[in-house]
Amino acid sequence: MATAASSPYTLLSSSPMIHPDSQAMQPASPYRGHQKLLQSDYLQSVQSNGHPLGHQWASSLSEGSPWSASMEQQDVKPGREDLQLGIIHHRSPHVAHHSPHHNNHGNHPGAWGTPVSHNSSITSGQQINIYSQTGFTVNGMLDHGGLTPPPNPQGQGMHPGLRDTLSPEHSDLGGHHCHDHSDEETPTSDELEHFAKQFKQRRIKLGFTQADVGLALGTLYGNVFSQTTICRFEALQLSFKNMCKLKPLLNKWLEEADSSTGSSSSIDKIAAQGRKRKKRTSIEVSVKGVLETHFLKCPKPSAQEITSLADTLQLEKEVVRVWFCNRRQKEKRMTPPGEPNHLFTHLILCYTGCK
DNA sequence: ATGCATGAGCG
DNA sequence: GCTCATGCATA
Repeated sequence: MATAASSPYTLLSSSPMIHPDSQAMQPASPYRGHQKLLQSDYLQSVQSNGHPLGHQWASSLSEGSPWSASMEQQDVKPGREDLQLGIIHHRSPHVAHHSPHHNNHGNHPGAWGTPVSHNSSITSGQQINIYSQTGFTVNGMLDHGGLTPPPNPQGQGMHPGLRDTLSPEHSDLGGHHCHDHSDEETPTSDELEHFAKQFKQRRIKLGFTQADVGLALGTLYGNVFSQTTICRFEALQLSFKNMCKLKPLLNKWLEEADSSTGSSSSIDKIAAQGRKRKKRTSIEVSVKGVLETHFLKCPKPSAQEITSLADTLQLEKEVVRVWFCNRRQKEKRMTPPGEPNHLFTHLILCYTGCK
């Protein structure tokens, strides 16, 4: 009985027991325009979402954020990032001649098409691989006490198969890209896509699970990631910026895993944190439908609207609020859930009359 | 694989 | 209260 009284959740916000390093690091770089936004990308991104649900309310909406078509809305937040990110975009992003797109929601200015053009001062003065010294890293990744990852069949050099290089500004568009794993430059969406694909492939080949990778990253770089994050990376379900941030780390991991196949050391597991978490609310399909409908009309309802909506749907206001937040966030992901369909269906109904 | 949730940082 | 990164819990 002496348990949670008023606040069942968030009892202890204990700090993660990971390294003193921060757990979040972001390149304080306002990545803006995309190097290449070709229609192919665009078409590929836009699609009717692939919700397994019979309902297709969601499909009408462009869940697929055309990240290839500029999805810049992120601003620089020099605050949480203190880690090392090799992402230095020293080249000016240029948005292709393609029109920045007509995004669906004409109402919010901060949507995908807002080229934020502030110069970023590269604040990260640290290097990415401070620990990447072999010998140190090795023990950080292999944790297969029972199964021995099969030696990789092919000793391929896994560079991101940057095959696009269409960026006019790129200097490496001759055919040879000299950067193998030095992901210091902002990768193009194509590169990311390719990398993610390769990464997954190799990861599986090496016998690691997404969770393994997440833990290994923690040991290697001090930043633990969950299976979820790795999964989303592979599925391109993270924001472009986030993808850029993780890519170097995963690339490092790949290299390490690749070179040290066989040797296995145990890695410590991260202890579960004691934070109480609210039980996941399961929203009924029908209710979701209503929410979707509202979302289409107004992605950013006011507090009052949320309240009334919550009231109508008999949901906690907070649940509704979070739902909208997550919905918006989903919109911004690189690849919408359900695979990029090349269906260039509807143009979405944008309705700017939402308050 | 993904839905709902948490929390930092920001305005 | 929002965005954004991230993850627990679950389908």
